[in-house]
Formats: sequence, C-alpha cells, structure tokens
Amino acid sequence: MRQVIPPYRTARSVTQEEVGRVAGVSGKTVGRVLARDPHVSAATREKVERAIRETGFRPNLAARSLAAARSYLIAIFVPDHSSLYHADLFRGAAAACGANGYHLLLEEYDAADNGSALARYRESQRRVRCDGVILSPPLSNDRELIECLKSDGMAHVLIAPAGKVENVPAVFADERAGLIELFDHLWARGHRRFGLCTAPLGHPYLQQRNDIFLQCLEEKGVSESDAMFAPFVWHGSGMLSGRAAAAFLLTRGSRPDAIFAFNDEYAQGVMIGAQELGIRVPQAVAVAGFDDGAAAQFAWPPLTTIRQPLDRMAAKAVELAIHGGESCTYPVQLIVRQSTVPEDLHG
Amino acid sequence: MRQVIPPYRTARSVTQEEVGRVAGVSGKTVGRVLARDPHVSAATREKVERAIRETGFRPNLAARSLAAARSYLIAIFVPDHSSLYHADLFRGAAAACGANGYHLLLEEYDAADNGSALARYRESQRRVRCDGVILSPPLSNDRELIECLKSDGMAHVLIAPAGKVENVPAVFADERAGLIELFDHLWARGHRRFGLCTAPLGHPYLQQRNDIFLQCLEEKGVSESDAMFAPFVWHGSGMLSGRAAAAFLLTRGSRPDAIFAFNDEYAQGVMIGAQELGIRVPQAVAVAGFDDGAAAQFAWPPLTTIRQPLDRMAAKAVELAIHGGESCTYPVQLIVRQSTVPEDLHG
DNA sequence: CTGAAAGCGCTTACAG
DNA sequence: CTGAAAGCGCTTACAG
Repeated sequence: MRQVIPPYRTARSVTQEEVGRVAGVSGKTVGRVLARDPHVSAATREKVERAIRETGFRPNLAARSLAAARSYLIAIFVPDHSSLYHADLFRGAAAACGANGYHLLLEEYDAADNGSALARYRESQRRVRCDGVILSPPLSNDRELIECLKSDGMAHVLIAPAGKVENVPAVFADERAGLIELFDHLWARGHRRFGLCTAPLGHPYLQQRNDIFLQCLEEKGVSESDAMFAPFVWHGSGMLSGRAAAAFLLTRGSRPDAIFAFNDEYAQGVMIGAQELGIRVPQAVAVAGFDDGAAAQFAWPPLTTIRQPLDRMAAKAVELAIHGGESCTYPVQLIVRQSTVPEDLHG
Repeated sequence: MRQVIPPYRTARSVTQEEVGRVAGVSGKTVGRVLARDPHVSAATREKVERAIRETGFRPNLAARSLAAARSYLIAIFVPDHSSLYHADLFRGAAAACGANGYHLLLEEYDAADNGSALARYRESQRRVRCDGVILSPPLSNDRELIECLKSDGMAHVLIAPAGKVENVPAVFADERAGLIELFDHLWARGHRRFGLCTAPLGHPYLQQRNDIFLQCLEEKGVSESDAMFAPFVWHGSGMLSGRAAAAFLLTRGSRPDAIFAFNDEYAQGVMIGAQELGIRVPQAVAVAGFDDGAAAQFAWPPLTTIRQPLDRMAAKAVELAIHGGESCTYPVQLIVRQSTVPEDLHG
C-alpha cells in the first residue's frame, strides 16, 4: 500500500529507520541525534551524522508535527494593499523563523473590511493550527481578533499596539523617546508653528504619534506655539493624502514652518505638496516623518524621520511566539536629513 | 500517554472520530464529507456538517499531510531588502493559496549572495517538503536553483524569467507589447532622443526591457534617432541610482528628451534628478517607468508606466504549482500619466 | 546511553 | 453508500 505513489505525491523520503539501518543503530537514536539530545555518545552521533549525509535524509515535518503536536509554523497577516511597513516586517519575521527552525506563513486579509482578518484566521485555522500568530498594526489593536486567539489558546504576539494590552506579549518601539528627540530638534532649529496630519480612524498607533507630539508642544507651554491639523481625507495612497494635507496646511493665513507627518509615506506627500506650491523644503517649511522605511528611500529631499528597527522587532515577535517571554521595547533613532536641515548645513 | 500535554503543546483538538460519534457515523465518513466525496448521501452529509459545527472540529493539517504525502504548502522566496515588486507578488500568492486551501510559506534569502537562495532552499527543505516552490525575479533565472528543484522532483513555477526556460512552467507578462506601446506613445509625442538606464548585472529581466526598447528604436530606422545609456552605478537604492542616471544623461552636450527607466523606482529617481537640475518633467524631458507598482505611487509628477498584473501573475503561479498546467502570458497596460504628458493636456 | 511500543489524526485502498 | 484495517514518519514516555 505504501508503495502506491500517485504522480502528484511527493517522492517517498528516506526515514529515520533507514538512516538508522545505514548507521547501524535504531531509528530512535537517529531521532535523538536530530533533537540534539545530549544522551548520545560522540561515536554514535558521528556515525548517525554520516549516515544522514549519505542518505540525504530529511525529517518529515508533517510526521514531526503530528507526533509532537506542534506545527513549527508561525502565521502573520498581510493586508491586501501594498504596505512598505509590512513588507519590512515580513522579511524580519521570515528570517527569524528560519533561524529557529520554524516557517513563516503568510495570511492575506482585506484591510478595508474590519472583520476580515478574524474571518481569515478562523477559516485558515480550520486547516492548519499554527504554533503562534503575530499581529502587526492595525491588527495589533483588534480586540475581537485578540480575544479569539486567547480563547483558542493560540500563542500570539503584538507588534506596536497602541497602549499596553493586558496579558499579551508585545514588541514596542520607544516612539515617545523618538518623538521627543524629533520635537527638540525642530524646536532647537527655531520652529514654533507646527502642522500635523490627522491620522485615519482605526489606526490608533498613528494617532498616538500625533498625541505624543502634541504633549511635547504643551510641555513647552510657550504661548506662540500652536498646532494646526490637516483633516484626514483619503486620496488613494498615503502619499497623495499627505500631499492634500500639505495643500491644506500651507494655504491658510498663518502657515506652519514645520510639519510632522505620522509616517514616511505621508511625509513624502507633504513634501511634494509643498514643492508644488513653490514652498521650499526645508527652507520655508521643515518636514519630518516616522519609520525610516522603504518610503523614506523615495523621498526628496531626503527625509528626516524616526527609524524603528522593524526587522528586529519582527524577529523578536517570532521568538516570543515560539519561546514565550516578556514584552519589550526597542530604541528608535532620529535620522536627521535634508527635509529639516538644508544641505549646506550638513557639511 | 496521549493525555500528557506539556504546556507548550497545542490543545488536543477534536478528531474526525469524535465528530463521527456525535453524528452517529464513523470517522471515515466524516473524512469523506470533508474531502467532498460525492458518494455520501445528502442526509449523512447534513448530519456530519452539523456535528462539525457543534464540535468546532478542525482537520489536523499535520495528520493530513502525513497520510496524503502532501504538505498543502507553497514556498516563495523573499530577498533580504525591501522590494515593492516582491511585496505585491506575495499578496497575490498568499490570496491564491488561501483560495485553494493551501498556505504560503515565506523563505528569506540574501540578495547580495548568489548562492544564498539555493542554500536557503536546501536547508529549509530539510525540515518541510513543500508541494511547490515559486521563483520570482531574479531567482527565476537562477539555473542552479532550478536544476536543484528539478532533481528533487519539486514542483516549481517561474515568474517572469528572461526568456523561456525549457520544460518549466512560467508566468509571463507581455512586456514586449507594453514596451512597443510605450515607445509608440513617446514617438508620437515627438520624442527622438532617448535616454536609457543600464540594468544591473544578474537581472536579465530588466536588461530585456532595455533590449526591446532598443529594438523599437531600430525598427524606426530614423537616422537622428539615438539612444544614450547611463552607466549602472549603484547608489544604495533604485531611486538614488536613477537620480544619478539622470544626472549623467542630462548634463551631456545633446541630452535626451525622453528617458525610459526599466522600472518605477529608477524612473522616480530619474525625475528627481531632472528636477534638481531645473529640468522640468515632462516639458523638457519625458520619463517613463515599468511595473506600476507601489513605487509609482510615490512618484511626482505621476508616472507614465507599464502596469503588469503582478497579483494575478502570482496567483496563477500558485495554481500552476498546485494543479500543473501550461505557461501563460498576461497582458500589460500602458498607463499614461503626467510624466510624459503635461497636466493641461490631460483635460 | 539505547531500544521497543504506542500513539499523533488523518488518507488510502479494499471489503462489503 | 459506509466501515475496518493499515499505514504515513515521527515523538513521547517507559524500560533496560
């Protein structure tokens, strides 16, 4: 029966038993070597390793999963639109999975539909049970999905949720420290009139960046300080929406001399919008973003922004999902470029 | 023994047997319902489906894989740097996997190291045997990796390889048709002096785009027609390299009046480079790209480019990997925007 | 330090 | 149309 292999089946692979036969030990001992069990003599280990090489043995993940009741799979969700932010996360997560003998499974969801990720999770988990799920913004604030994960007993880790979530391990970037540093940089350069972009609903982690920026302003308590908000209007992409925000902010009576956009895509749009109006960046208006992700690479002039280590954060999330552990916060870094400081001052 | 569940194990799940008990049939019949076997009476099917709902039964992928000798997993490789192109592919592939009851597995590799993807494949496949592997550029022209896949008997599908690869199913975009359309567009607008960007080594699919563009020029056989190539110099990102290419092309004696960049990231850099030199796009120089991917979203002015349906191509690749089938070619679409036609002409 | 047994939860033929 | 048996290739206790 076992020899009947229809064409679509993968070739029957070498088993531990067969490796054991070649090495002159039992298959179980081969399993021990593979599991790095210390209770194996060096000589046996040596023999087994040679036999593994000779036979081209590859452990069968399905069998292993079934016996061990773990899948060696970690799932992460990808929104159905291009997101540079998420692309960076995936790379970091995939690398970390590989390093831990795990594999990263990508699940797609519809970002425009609030319940979609939950539905996708339910449907998908009918087929595979991953060992853990990693939730990135905006899903890291999806209470319903998190509740479902909890009640399923599914390990889960949040990346950069807005605020702490009780009893759920999370990986944060120290956004507050970065924003304070950015604010101080702008303040020190003499900026007093600030423009901000209203964050879209359902993205509390973006809103939070604005909130912290406003707190910085408040702490200065200087009366002439003022913040002006561009309303949120979606124009089909972060860039175009940022461009519209710039048009709003820069065509009023008293326009801001510095604009903080809650992420790089918006910031680039703000710069384009300003330049279209003939307003020079940074001479007439300084612009800063957040993330230092791929979008910052496309910005001109080069964008002053706050770099968060997304790849390391994703890697940490994978490790927390696999091994458990405490929430942690990664430092961020203010990257000063020519969108806030003219080139000639850069030396 | 089976009741000893260490904390790290996933909870024991409901089995087909148990569902069968609830439904008053054997577990095998439950399996038939799940497999959509037509030889099940409607009444039985109904009973079983109710029992599945009541018990919250979820089939165990590991057990299924082990018994059926297929993993229900498709692997795709992601380079270790941000790539908008690849991010678009992944989304399409993930969606198609979901629709087919499969899952997409992300494998990371080092784009700077030629043998890295092969090494990564070998190492990873020691642990999981996927049912298929999808190779996207530049891996879709990696002979060594493809040979290895073949000798492993691993199903594989190529996305947009440069040239046909013998006996390997591939998904193409009709780049030639798109490039001819783009060339005709530029020609019709009176452009005669063309600038091109030399493609990086190891990316024959980009080189191919230049080659086709040059063929179009040749076919015109017009003596004053000329093409000028910017040398390839990597400046850390496609955008910055394109910017340098523009600086090269636009500071010679007889500068081009239209520049074709082999992809959108380069094209955006070319536009930035031109604008820095005070050369207006499109009035003084028209610029066009290729892909209409996420990079085109960041471009200003909006970029004329050739849209290829990356998500559908990736979805098709997944289907070929799962079900087999013939190579196929997707139509592309010239998207004319303001980088080649001034806004006032757009109506 | 190593082996034999039992079991993970499915699918695949084969009977009936 | 439905059931009982065998098997997929591992891991987990338990013996020795």
